[in-house]
Amino acid sequence: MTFDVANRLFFRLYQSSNLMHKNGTRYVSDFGATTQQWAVIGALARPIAREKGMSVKDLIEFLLLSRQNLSAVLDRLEARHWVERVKDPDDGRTRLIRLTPEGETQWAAMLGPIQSFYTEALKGLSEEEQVQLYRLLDRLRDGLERL
Amino acid sequence: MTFDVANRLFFRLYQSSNLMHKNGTRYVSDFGATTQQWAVIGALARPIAREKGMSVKDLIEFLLLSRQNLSAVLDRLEARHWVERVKDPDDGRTRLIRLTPEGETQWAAMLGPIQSFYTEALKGLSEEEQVQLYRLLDRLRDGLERL
DNA sequence: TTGATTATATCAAGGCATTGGCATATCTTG
DNA sequence: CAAGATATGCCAATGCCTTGATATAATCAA
Repeated sequence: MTFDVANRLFFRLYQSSNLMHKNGTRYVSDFGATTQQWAVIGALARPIAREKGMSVKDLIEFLLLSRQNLSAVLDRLEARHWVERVKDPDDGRTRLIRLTPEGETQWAAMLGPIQSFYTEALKGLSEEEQVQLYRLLDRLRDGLERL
Repeated sequence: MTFDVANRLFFRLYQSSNLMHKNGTRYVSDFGATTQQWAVIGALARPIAREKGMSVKDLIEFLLLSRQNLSAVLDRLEARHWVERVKDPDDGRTRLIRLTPEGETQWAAMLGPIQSFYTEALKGLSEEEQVQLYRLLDRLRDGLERL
């Protein structure tokens, strides 16, 4: 492992992440949303999650953030009636987080700007390079998770 | 551009960045530091910056964050006497940010844990893949910057 | 049933990140 | 010299992120 290479790698990650949040949030600011909320809603909008919803625990493991942090994001989304917390009939301890009809509508409307963001941001990378990048990020995430 | 590929890419970026900050900060927590402070100090510790220091403007452009945010990070570092703000003799408006001797000492001591963090986190990636990854991140950052 | 575990919620403190606006000092330009 | 641009600092509001501690309810196991 070369220090310099690793240093550049994590520094680029730092820069890219900051820019993703800053500019990504601009793309969905008409909805009063942020990139983090977009990540949560995106998770809940997946076919698998849309049926039953996702427990807080599942969301935490999926998004890789703390319970207290997710809770705050969910509070803001709940206040806007985009998501709801319902009791899991199979386990009284669990709360299932689900998109409300309003949330589904907002998500559908956000897909346009999100698509634009993706297209603009990835202009410099071919489809093949994009796949390469997300696979490398997959392995980086796995490495970081094991720490 | 495939929506799904882009979506995975940015989601991995989000996850990796969160993990980098969470676990990276653990590696330097003995010093009471964070990954962001480590980024700032790392920038100031470069040979180019060590001579004259860096202006706030330069640091902002290098780290890609807002003036107000950087200012707060610098305030915390200054309070611990790791950095100092000195007037630029060539331009009275400019403040040059420099590592203090104390800051240099701390940085030197942090290099061990940082090296460990890099090694552990990048275990799953070959040197070649690490280079590939940081180059792709370079292009991603450039794309994000132009938005 | 009692006791331990699990899932969630809440409170608190601290740090990082953004935007927007206002103020001050300095340099540059006309 | 006056006007405009530049560099920085400060205030405020908002949201995201962490750790740590405490509390409550429900499930599971001895």
